[in-house]
Amino acid sequence: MPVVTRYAPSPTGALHIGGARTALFCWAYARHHDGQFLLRFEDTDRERSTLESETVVLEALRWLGIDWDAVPGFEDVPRQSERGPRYEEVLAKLLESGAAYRCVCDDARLEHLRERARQGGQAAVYDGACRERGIAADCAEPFCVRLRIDAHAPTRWDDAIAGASGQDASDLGDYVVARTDGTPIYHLACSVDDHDMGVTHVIRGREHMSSTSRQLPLYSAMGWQPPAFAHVPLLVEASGKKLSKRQDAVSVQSYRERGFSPQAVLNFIARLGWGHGDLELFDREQLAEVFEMSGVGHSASQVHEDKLLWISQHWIKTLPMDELVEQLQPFLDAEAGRPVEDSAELRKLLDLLRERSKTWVEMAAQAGFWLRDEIELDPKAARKQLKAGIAGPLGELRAALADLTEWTEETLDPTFHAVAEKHDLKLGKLAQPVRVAIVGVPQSPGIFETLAVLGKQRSLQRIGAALEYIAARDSEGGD
RNA sequence: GGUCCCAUCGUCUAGUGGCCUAGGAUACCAGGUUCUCACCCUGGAGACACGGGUUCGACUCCCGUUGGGAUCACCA
Repeated sequence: MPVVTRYAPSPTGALHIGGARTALFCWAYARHHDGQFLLRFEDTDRERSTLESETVVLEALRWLGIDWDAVPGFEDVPRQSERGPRYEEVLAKLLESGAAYRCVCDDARLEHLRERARQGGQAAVYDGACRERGIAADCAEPFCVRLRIDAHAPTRWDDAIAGASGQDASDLGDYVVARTDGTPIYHLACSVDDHDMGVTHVIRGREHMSSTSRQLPLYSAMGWQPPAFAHVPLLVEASGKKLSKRQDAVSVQSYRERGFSPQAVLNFIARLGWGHGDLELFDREQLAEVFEMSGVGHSASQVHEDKLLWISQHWIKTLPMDELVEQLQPFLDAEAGRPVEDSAELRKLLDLLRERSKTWVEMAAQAGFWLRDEIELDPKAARKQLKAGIAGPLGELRAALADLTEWTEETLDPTFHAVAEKHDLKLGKLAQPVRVAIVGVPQSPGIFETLAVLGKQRSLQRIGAALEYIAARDSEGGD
């Protein structure tokens, strides 16, 4: 039987990396087995579900490169809100067979029940008061529908990650499957959907563990073969707390905005709670190739971004230039304050910067000296490197550079060395002031490469400006 | 409170009843390389939560303790 997995988010906000990771595992498992990966929106919570959120979730998945298959019979990603009739149908069958029954217990009684159970140190489960009352559909009182969970109901399963799982049926109680208004509760909708969509492997977060105990009897009541279950351990914050608080900071969108490539984010989240020997760096396809459920760990993982930064740098270093430019473009535009045109020169610069950037944001910032015509000197660096003593050699260097007819690393190099030697300076003593002059800060790619890519005119102009800076400072008495 | 789950370097993880005084990665520190930064290279420090068992032998199995977490809705 071909593998079918699904990711079924509630469209109530951004897709955070915990959800993205679950989706990724579902995707990888399906792809590994040449199966199908489906999507569905669990939007039965009408209050919180929004269309906008659906778009955000889909966009995040797309960005990560997690592609999904179409669900037969649906043009779009299925929504639970559109499947009401089907749930009613199942509900009717459940009622008819006696697997479910109508319950007229009101909130007050239920609350009382819970309180008493808690006081007595017992599990707060429904006492089954309406179980044998045979309440009919034409009952005058408002009623909900509960699933009958007998002592022998199947509530245990062999989890693909957690192993033997489940709890006693007696700890569950007859839970509600349909509200007073007739709408289905999650467990019903979810089970029916998974069954109808032909899902063979439900891979979901650990927080759904007890849902499974409840859903299994439902499958049994309908005479359906339940899917295999795999519950993925949670992701927690660096503080060890649940991942929901700073949700915006850990949303896929946030990582995107902070300048991480989808490759890096995917690589990073896959390694959170999953491992394959010593494999650290891999792309989507490689992941699908080696992904096994047995590689998923049993304990929660903390989201520390140290490793993400390293992974991100790796991808920036190795991405094909075309893709690099494509991903970097928005950050470049933002840095420049205008649309930046692609060019051979730009690409030369980016090749120099890609070795020393951990994010697109960082890379764009480092490109700032090239993107702008005017630069600002970092005060501290200027004070340190642009001192009176260097004015002479720097002036001479500028003159020598001005005489160059060819402006390449090969012509720049000997020019520098000649001036440095003449003044008995180490290359660094000359290179650093020049670096600060043309870049503004004391770090950049190699000085010759940087000059070459900046161009003769702008380089000479900036060195000239630096000389003026020194002169101005000198006349003020310097420090 | 009931039920259930988890526990290896700061972090992500590998691992097996003896080959592990525990491997990789990252982060950190120190060197090297270099015109700076980064990359890269070399080295360093750093963990089996605790206590009982079982066993010839446990990080690995069992029990308890502690710590963390999930869930117990007419939310999903």
